[in-house]
Parts: sequence; structure tokens; C-alpha cells
Amino acid sequence: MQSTLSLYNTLTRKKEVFQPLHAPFVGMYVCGPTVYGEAHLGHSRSAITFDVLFRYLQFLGYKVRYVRNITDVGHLENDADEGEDKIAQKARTAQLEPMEVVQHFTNRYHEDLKALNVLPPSIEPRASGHIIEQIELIKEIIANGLAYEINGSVYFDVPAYNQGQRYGKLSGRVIEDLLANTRELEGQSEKRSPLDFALWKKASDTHIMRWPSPWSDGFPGWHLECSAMSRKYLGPEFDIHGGGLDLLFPHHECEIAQSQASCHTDTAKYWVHNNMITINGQKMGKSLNNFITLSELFNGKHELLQQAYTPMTVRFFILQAHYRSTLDFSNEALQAARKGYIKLINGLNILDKLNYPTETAVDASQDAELLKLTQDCFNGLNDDLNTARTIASLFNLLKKINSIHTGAILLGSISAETFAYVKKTYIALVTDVLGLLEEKPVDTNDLLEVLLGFYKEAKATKDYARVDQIRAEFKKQRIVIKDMKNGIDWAYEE
RNA sequence: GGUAGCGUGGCCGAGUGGCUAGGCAGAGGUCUGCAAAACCUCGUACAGCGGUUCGAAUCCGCUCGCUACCUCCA
Repeated sequence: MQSTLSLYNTLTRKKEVFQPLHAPFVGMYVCGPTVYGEAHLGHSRSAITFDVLFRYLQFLGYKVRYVRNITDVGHLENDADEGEDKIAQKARTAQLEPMEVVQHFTNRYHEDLKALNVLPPSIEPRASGHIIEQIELIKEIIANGLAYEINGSVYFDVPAYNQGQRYGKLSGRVIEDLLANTRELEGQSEKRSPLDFALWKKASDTHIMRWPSPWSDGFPGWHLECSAMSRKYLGPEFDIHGGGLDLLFPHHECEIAQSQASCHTDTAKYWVHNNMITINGQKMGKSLNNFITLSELFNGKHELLQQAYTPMTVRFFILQAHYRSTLDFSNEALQAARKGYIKLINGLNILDKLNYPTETAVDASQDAELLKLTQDCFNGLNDDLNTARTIASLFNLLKKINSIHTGAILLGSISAETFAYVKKTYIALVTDVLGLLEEKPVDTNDLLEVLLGFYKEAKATKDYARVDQIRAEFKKQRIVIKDMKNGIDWAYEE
């Protein structure tokens, strides 16, 4: 009754019904971060988008292997031959071992994502741990005549590849256009065509990240890791490949080329891309220096932030837009998201507290209405993971739940079966699929002080029955009240 | 320049031919000792111009404005 999931496939430029290659198994690969800096709001969108997809696929009963990589090698600072690895550069300026930089920011990334209630992937491979697989892949491509070695580096031969395949099929680019627009500043390039991209780069003497290979001591090219690792863990062709829209070209285009050049597949059946988060209408990004890191959002310490925003506020903010739309950051939007999130969570608590009485005269139209509103929640998700629509539908359903709570709708007039279904679905969608958890804003110590106040009051009025009662309630929480000469305090029960 | 996309009420943000998206903010009301929550009602939103159509925010054309990718990027 939940209908079927459709996803927009960048490869075909249309929405398609999702049909796994080997149901009930689903293989999903998502491009993770290059760990050379703090994760920002933009990173969280990709993580949260595919987290919801991961969760929903599991909710639908699929057995999902979700692979999300950590890039810890290989991304050059620029395309010039003297380019330096981002991580190596960071390591050198920070006087650290490259792997220290990698470990530190990987840990930070995990902390931030955990706060956002993003589930860990099934496998989280690192590029540096798969140098052998990448070298093997290069050998295959060379053997197929689509890569060439020069001065210890190996390049993918785009024009040769384009004879049999279409380089640009994913991003909609045409090779002639690309050639016409090539920048003319790389006169000394060793590449045969400016479109060719590196599979292996020979390291200069001072380059600190290097591995031996048949061609030189060096390091793998930009796009190779994803091809090698997705193939290793998901096979030559799998179901879903995801990532940010900015990776569409050249990164994913090159992945498809590498995959076709080695195992003759498009890598994945469905290519899914999330759009960017903007700030004042501009893409949030490191190069533009207009990004807000997740920890800044959580602690409010950034000049653009009027206040701190909790992880769940951020998560809700992101889910309230469709993943393929740009989403504009603003304090107003975050503040509105906070209130909406609270509203949804209050519904969770209400459902938890509602006890179904004995069934009375069932109002059939009310039942039908509730079932329709519940079904609406799935319609959004099924339509290309439109969480914005699902949240809107949940709010509509919530109105009914709140009316039951206040007594405007009699719970007994809803069939037990319908109510159980509504309750189960609301909770499952909010917590399991959207991944929104209750953040308890209550400061326990403050609350304890308030309760101690009542105790002191009872004591002062010599209401000993009440005193004993309060003491007993504290004891249930494994807390003892301490009456001392100089005052009253509490301590954990020993 | 090439390619892709966007422009929705005070703000955010769905919708893609006819049927209330939703949230936040605002106005009025119900409930209430007060308040809050909750619920109900309300605002005549679709960049502009032209076209197709019985009917367009939704399709087509033009104009204006904005963005992304084409270098690393979630």
C-alpha cells in the first residue's frame, strides 16, 4: 500500500521506478569527504540525504550495503603538474604526519555526523588503504588501450575512449565543446589532450604522500579511488551512486569512463545527486570562503549566526527542502526549522502517551481520512525522496493526533487497527526514516533544584507525608536527599 | 563563451495543466483562573510580456534577474 519508490536518475535525466539489480539486496556508494578540514553545512546535506535514502530503503525491507568513502589522498590542489595533494599541503603547513591530519578530521567528521543522527555506512573505505586496487585498475585500463604512461605518470586517454563511448554522457557534456573551452595556460603539460585526466601521478622529490607502482613512486589520480573501492565492495555494477551535484563533472563523469574502460559498465544503475546549500544565494564552499562548519552551527560561534542551532534543527532544516533543490541558509529559516522540529517531536510524545480505550462507535469517514493522511506521508518519500512533502504530510497527520490529544476527536471513535497503524507509521517515519530524534532541552540539574524546592517547602510547613513522598520519588531515580545542618542537597545513591 | 537549472505570498519551501502543500511570522476566534500548547478561520503567491488550451504557477516563445558546473569542492 506504500506504492513504489522512484528516484531521479541523472544518467537518464528522468525519474525512474527503483528496481534493484539483485533484490532484496541494494548496493549504494556515496562520495564522502576529503578529510582536510572541518565538515560544513554543505557536507551535512549529502550525508543526511543519503542517510535518509539508506534508512528508507531499509524501511522498505531491502538489505542495503552502503559504502561511503573517506578521501585521504589524491585530490590535487590544482591541475598544474606541480600540484600538491590537499592533505599533504595541510600536513606540511601544520607540521603533522599526513595520516594525523586524516585521522583528526575523520574523527571530527564522525562526531558531527553522529550528532546529526546520520547512521554509519556499512563500509567506510579509505583511498590510502586501496592503492593496490587502484594500481590494478590502471593496469586494466592501460591493457584496454585507454590510458598511456608518460614520465612515470599515467593518463586516461579521453579522445580514444570517446571513439567507442561517449565521454560526457552523465553530465551532458560534448567533447568538442569541452575542447573548445579548454584553458590555454597549460603549455608544458605532458598530457596528450587537455581533457585527459591522471590515473597515476609521479611524485616530486619533496612530495610526502607516495606509494610505489610499476610507473613511478607516486600517488593515484583524483577519480580513481571511487571506481576501485566501489568495485571492490559492490561489484562492477551496482544500484545507486550518490554524491553532491558539484561532483557530477568531472568526478563522476571520470568514474563512468574508468568503469567503462575497465569493466564495461556505467558503474551504477541510478546516479543520484543532491543540490547545494547556498548562503545569500551563493554556493557554500571552501574556495568561496563562505562556509559555516557544523561545529560552528552547534555552538553559534560564527559572525553570520544569531544563535546556536542544535543538530536536529539542522537536520530538519535540510529535510524540509527537496534534496535536488538548492537550499538557502538564513537565521530565520533555521529558527523556523527549530519550531517545526519541536512540533513534530511533541507529536511523538503525545502518541507515546495516548492510551487506546475500548473501541466505541467507529467513525468510518474519520478512519478513512486518517489512513489517507498516513498514506500521503509515503507519497512524498516515494516521489524521489521528497522529504519536504513527507514532512508537510506529517504535519497534516499531526493535526489529527493533536485533536485526539485535546479530545476534539474521540480516540475510541477510531478503529483500534487504524490508530495502531497511524501511530506506528508516524513514529517510524519521524524517527527511523527521517532520523529525527528528541533532543531533551531540559537541564536535569535545574529540574532537580526545582524539585528540591518543593521538598524544602514541605519540610518548612512540616508536611511530613509530602516530605516522605518526595524522598521516595527521588529514591526511585537513585538519588538521595541529604538533610544537613547547613542546608539541603542531593547526591547519587551509593 | 558552452552546458544545466532557478525566479512561488513578510521569510523558508513543496507543487508541474483544473482539486487547501506545509512550516515560521502576522490577524481573528475556540478552549482556559492567567498563560502556554492545541484546534478553527484569514491573507486573493506564483519575475515580466506574449502564445497554446474550455482552463496555466504548471506547456511553448521571448525578455529580465539569479545560480551552478566547465579547476579542488557535499
